[in-house]
Amino acid sequence: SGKLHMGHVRNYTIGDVLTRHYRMRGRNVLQPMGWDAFGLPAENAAMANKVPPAKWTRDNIAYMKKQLQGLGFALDWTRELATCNPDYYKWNQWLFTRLFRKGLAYKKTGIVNWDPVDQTVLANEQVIEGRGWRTGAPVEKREIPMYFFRITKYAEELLGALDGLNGWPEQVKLMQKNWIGRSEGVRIGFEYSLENQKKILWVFTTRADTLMGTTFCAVAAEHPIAAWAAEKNPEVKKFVEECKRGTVVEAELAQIEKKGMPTGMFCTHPISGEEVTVWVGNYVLMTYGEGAVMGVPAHDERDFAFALKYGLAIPQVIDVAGFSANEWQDSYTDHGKCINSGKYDGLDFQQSVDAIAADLKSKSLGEKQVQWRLRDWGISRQRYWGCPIPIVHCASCGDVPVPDDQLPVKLPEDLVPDGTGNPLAKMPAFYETSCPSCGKPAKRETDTMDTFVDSSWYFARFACPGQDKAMVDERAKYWMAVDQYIGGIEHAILHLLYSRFFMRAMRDEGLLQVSEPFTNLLTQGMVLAETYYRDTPEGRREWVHPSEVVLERDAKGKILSAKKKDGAEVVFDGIGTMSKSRNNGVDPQQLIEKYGADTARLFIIFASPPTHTLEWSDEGVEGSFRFLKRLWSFCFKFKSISESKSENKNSRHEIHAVLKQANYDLQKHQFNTVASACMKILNAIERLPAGDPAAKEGLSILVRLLSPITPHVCHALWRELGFGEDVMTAPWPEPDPAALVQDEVEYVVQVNGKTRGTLKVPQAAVQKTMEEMAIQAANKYIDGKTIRRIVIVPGRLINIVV
RNA sequence: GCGAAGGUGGCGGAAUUGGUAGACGCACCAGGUUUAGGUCCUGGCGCCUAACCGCGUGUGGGUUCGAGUCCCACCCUUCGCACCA
Repeated sequence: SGKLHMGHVRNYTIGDVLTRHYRMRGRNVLQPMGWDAFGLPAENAAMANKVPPAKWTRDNIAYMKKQLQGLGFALDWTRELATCNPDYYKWNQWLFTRLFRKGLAYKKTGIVNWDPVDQTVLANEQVIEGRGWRTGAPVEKREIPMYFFRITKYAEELLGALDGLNGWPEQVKLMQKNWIGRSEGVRIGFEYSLENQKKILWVFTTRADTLMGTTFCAVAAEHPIAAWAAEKNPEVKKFVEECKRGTVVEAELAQIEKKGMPTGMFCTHPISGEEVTVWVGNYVLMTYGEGAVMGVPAHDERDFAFALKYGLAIPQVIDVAGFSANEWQDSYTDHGKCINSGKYDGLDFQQSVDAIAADLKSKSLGEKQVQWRLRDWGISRQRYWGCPIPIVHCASCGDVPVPDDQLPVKLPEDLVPDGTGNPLAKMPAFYETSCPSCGKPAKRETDTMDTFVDSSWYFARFACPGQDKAMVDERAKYWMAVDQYIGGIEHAILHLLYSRFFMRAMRDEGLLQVSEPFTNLLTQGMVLAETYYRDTPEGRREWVHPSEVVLERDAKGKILSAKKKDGAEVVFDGIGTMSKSRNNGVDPQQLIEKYGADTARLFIIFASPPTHTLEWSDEGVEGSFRFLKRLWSFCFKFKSISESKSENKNSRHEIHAVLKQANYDLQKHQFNTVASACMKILNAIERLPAGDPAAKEGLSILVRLLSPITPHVCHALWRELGFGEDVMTAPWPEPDPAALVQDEVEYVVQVNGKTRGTLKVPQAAVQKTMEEMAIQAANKYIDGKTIRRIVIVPGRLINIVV
């Protein structure tokens, strides 16, 4: 993207802390780095600056590599890769041809956003309020041929294997489970006749028990019945076209007003034989199930709203104590016993579904079915800066995959896209070719692959640097799976699911032995910043950088007004991810230049636990800087003080107790409290009397504990203090059990759960002694009342209940 | 709209299993060092209060000797929703 942003610094610092910590514990840790370099940002920058994406990208890589090296990450640069290099993307293409031959990659039509002015396909991000971002023209939907990966073939496995991913956060597994979306239901057929031919309208439902409450069916705008009705009725045609014009984004689709129109078609209820009207509805998704639904207003939320709007009947078929359908404010969607359902009356959910499915089956009008929410992965992009899809279209042979000896299909690197059409499709030198199969003139595919393909297997490639004969080799066996993956929570579904699919596809090609790419997953929280904009007199929206904004707040800290430094009013648009488009990114470079890499690393680790969302503010950075300065000068002062012989057990206790907690926190990946622990140890050492030998031991612990976070300072101090040459080869510090033992334990004394003081109790004290001591200590608060009970929590507290 | 997570002082956050709420740091206040500012050092710092008491972890209710932590209802914020990656 150009420069490192705070999210990068956070991500790689977390990874580096883990890496250095495990290396000190003796593990062989591979920490690689590479560049996910294809994609839209490079094309946009290229258009803005009139520079080919290739040059822009490689310049950025050079700059960002310097930044990473400056931050001191312990990376193995001999394994560096970039997805835009032919020696990498060749293997995307090679695998694609394998999957294509197996039918795991295939062609069908897909729906895209079409900008009619620029004559180009737009990404969802480039559609703003239904209009093209550059032209402002209303965006249309278009159906075009595309290639898909058959990820649905692995749906069952991808779902089932989640249970075994013990190193993944529950949150992510749950999101993936819901995304894959297995649901058990019944496929139901409603017969209708079209031009004297008997046809069946198929719907899928998880609520077959409510079948007898069906008052209508609704089909998607893309459904054949909608097309038929549009041809007959200009009103329907208008409506269908309106539906097709709308958004392809599901989040928006789910929030638009539910509208529908009767198609004039009627079908037959498969059980009652009654006539059911068929509507076309803008809320029915062609991509899920059969592209048609049965409408049961009383027991489905959307159907209820739909029936109210169009005055359809709302017959109740599930028993609800004390209610009847015509009094309802809302649908009743819980399970219950069937009523008003003829022979199914009195059956519960499972019984009625079983009975209805059996009856439908005997009529060949339905059966039980498992339905998935997961759809196949469309990978075709009508864009330039990506991996070319290795297919040749031949008039006689059809779609022919490019043979291995002609791979890679190289992307020309000197193009500057202009935002119209697909650049490769305007380049005869690229697309004119001959058929690999019959040799006749043929046309090369000009679409490129979704960049998620590039990022679905790169980690395996890191294991095999220099390998130009294969996608991966034997070395992947040693390193794969990735023991610890670190990524933003925004990747919880797509990237992680695609990678899981790719590992299985590669496994089934005999390339890998593992099925899961990532054994342990740490989902890093997003780095957020405030966003501000103002609409200019010319009607453009200008995003104002937070550093340019002056705020006025009320006593409670609420924003009263926001102004640009030049006085112009700006609008506060909430807190969101740092992004170029909203101009709220914070460049870490200034931080690094002012304070140094170690302070930047310490600060970002100390600011919050890795998994937390982090609202950016550099207010506390001085504290991290101050701590490193204090540590540094203390160490140099310390060198000149001679050690006394007096051993003091108590002075060691605090340091070792803090170390014990820090090691536990490291295990939990709670690195912010590890940084706190380092500060606590320095505070403890500073309190020691001059010459106490615990100080030297404490410093040895502190420098090692801190070294994964601030390696440069710790490396220097380790040598300066004479502990050794290289702190990274030192053993990881462990607490001394002897130092952890204490003669007295401090107890909290409570009366009725309210804290009334503390009490030092000898380690060996018996229960009765403790009770007596506590009663005496809290005598004032007991105030002569009867003691009903005394609760003692060993090592913690004594609660006197009166 | 649906799915997932979060909400603790002025701020970032801490509090293995239900057991002293606010560790550590920022900001702020007072004092010291300094020609001054900065740096540095010492002390204070949830709210109310002279002090004790009391109140306090988004809101309302519940379980418990004891709730930030468990249960129910609600509010707000963030992430994802298949072409940003």
